[in-house]
Amino acid sequence: MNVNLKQLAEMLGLSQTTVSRALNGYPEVNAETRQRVLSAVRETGYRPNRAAQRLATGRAGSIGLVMPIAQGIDSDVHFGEFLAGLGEESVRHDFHFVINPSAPEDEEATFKRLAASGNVDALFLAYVRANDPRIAMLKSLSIPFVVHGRAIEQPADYPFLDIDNTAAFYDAARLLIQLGHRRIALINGPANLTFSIRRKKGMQRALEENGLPFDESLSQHSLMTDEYGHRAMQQFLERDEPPTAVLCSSTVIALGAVRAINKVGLQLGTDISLIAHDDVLPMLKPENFSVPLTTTRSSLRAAGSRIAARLISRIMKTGDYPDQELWRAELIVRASTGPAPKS
Amino acid sequence: MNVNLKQLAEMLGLSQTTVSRALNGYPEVNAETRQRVLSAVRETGYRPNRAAQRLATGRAGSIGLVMPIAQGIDSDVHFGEFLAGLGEESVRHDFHFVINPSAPEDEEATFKRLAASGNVDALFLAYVRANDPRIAMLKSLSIPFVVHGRAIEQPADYPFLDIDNTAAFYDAARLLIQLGHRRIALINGPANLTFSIRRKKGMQRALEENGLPFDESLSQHSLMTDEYGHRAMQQFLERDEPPTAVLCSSTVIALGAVRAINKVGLQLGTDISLIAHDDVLPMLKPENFSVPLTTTRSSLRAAGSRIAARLISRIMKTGDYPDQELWRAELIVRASTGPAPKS
DNA sequence: TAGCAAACTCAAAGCGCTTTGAATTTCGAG
DNA sequence: CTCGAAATTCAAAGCGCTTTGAGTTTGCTA
Repeated sequence: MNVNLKQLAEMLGLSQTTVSRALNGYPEVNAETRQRVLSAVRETGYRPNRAAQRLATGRAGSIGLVMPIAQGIDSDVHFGEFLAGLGEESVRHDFHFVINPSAPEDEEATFKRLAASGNVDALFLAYVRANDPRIAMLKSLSIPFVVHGRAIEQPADYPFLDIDNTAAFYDAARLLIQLGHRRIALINGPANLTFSIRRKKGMQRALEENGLPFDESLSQHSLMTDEYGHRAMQQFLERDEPPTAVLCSSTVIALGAVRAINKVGLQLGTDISLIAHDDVLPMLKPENFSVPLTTTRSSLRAAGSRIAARLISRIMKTGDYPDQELWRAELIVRASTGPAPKS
Repeated sequence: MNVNLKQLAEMLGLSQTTVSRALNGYPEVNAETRQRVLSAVRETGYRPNRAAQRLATGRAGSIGLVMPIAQGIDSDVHFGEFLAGLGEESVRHDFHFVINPSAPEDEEATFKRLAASGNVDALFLAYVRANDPRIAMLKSLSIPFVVHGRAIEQPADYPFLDIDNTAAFYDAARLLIQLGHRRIALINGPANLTFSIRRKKGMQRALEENGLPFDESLSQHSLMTDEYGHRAMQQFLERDEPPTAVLCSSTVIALGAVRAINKVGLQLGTDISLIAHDDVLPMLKPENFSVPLTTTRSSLRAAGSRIAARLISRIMKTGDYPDQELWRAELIVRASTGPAPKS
């Protein structure tokens, strides 16, 4: 039998007001009284009824999530990992989710409906596209939100958390160039997503700075799956002058790429170098590859957790996090990169 | 500005009671009145405040989900797909989730805490293990739940949704036997999960019935990843007498297995046959493999959706679904199976 | 020792819905 | 017509919490 506020207050010989205030950290409550309340809570196992809190405060205590279900989106692996982070943090604050699986064409409507329903007090957007209309829409919605990623060619005047994709792939490409590679291929994520665009730009910049051309035919966009990675790499390897190095936008893509490399009998790290972006998926660790992969690393789960923290802090008006964060990915060198082979 | 019940009732010149009843389908309300209410709802865009509903009814309107985060669990791909189904159905009834990422050793505690918190009114359990103590625990918790899968060697006296894994792999193995295969390998999921155990049993039964031995050394358990699939298949192919056919517990495993097969230059469907279980993952379709895969098919997303429907119906005490369901997987023959090669 | 601000505590009014128990209408039978 | 049952509708009491506005104490100052 769970106690409620009223009973707790009676037990303590206090009013509900005081107990409530003691629990919610209001200053106008005697330190000693607060201690009494706190220990009573511990004894009785009192847990405030969330529905009542929500009703009283007008806060829904939940975050709206639009889960992409399109085939073209790498919803599965990466989304799951991100969600774990989000969930981890949310549960700590007793926040709920409203998960809306939605096809891309319905997403805007889904967001609107969610916001209008009053059943969530924050929204979250991911898989940002080049000039994403959803961001403007979210801004107009007068409900807190955080974007995972950020748009291109739009003022970044909204809350976001992104990794510096440009820098990550700039660093990766530069390493390869320093190792003597001249023909570097890119197996990227979907062409319309901003992280793909930025990664390509980072690579281009590194090439330019070193007076090297960027060969469009050595750049492919694909879904973030093993299969597409394999296919893309295969095509690259069939060329007259195959690349001596390749950048992959995900370890999942790298999985397929490595497979294609092995198939033609090339030795990874010797005959051909590979750097992949590592989202730190527990199921696919770069160090577990038969030749451990050099990667640009940034944990997707950490990002999820951080976004939840920011969203919740915004809702509860507690603490303050920066409104915009750009995380730097670490470049971690393992065995899949080596000097360009003498040609 | 959203209207609330009170305002709506005033507009209609009715009491809140009547409007509420009209909306919730109570019989004692005049058909004509109900129509008036309904059209007023449409005009005003009235949406009941869920927090108030929850408080008044005592129902939390949300489902507790323990999300496995262990490395050993195929949380990612399969869980994501399942979740999409769950979300799809839940959102239709305006139900929330409480997602608790949790390591296996903490799962029981997590469930207990969830149930005790009163913030969820149903729980959901997946990744059932052989003699799973969590089921008994759930039964003791006096909160509705549905198990995805079912235990072994325990009375199945609890609500579950499972697929007939035994039958699926029995069917698959029998097909291979009919095609003349004698050495059939199995690349299964984790050894402690019930679906793995049943699939193995199904295969064993098919062999027995045809007077064939089951070769333990041709059976492997692994994580449901490409990598492990590849490794397992590779080992099988290195044997003196490699198998002429293989069953895979997931298309993800099959991905790796096919890779290993290609690597040694064998032709799938001719030199060696393969049947995989297909959870209908949008990112990995058996028909997209270079040699389309014969599969036992059962949609994970459909299962998620169904479980949500059952859970919600139980909570709302509407409609009635069977308490226990055993879905039959379909055996779909494609090009990856063929007659056993003459030896 | 009075007087007042500061420090605490409290009663009561919602938050928006469901639901109980009673009141009012409507209607067919007598 | 009249009356009781059936059909509708209603007022009001919660659900458990937060928060406003108003006490009550306490601690100093003068």
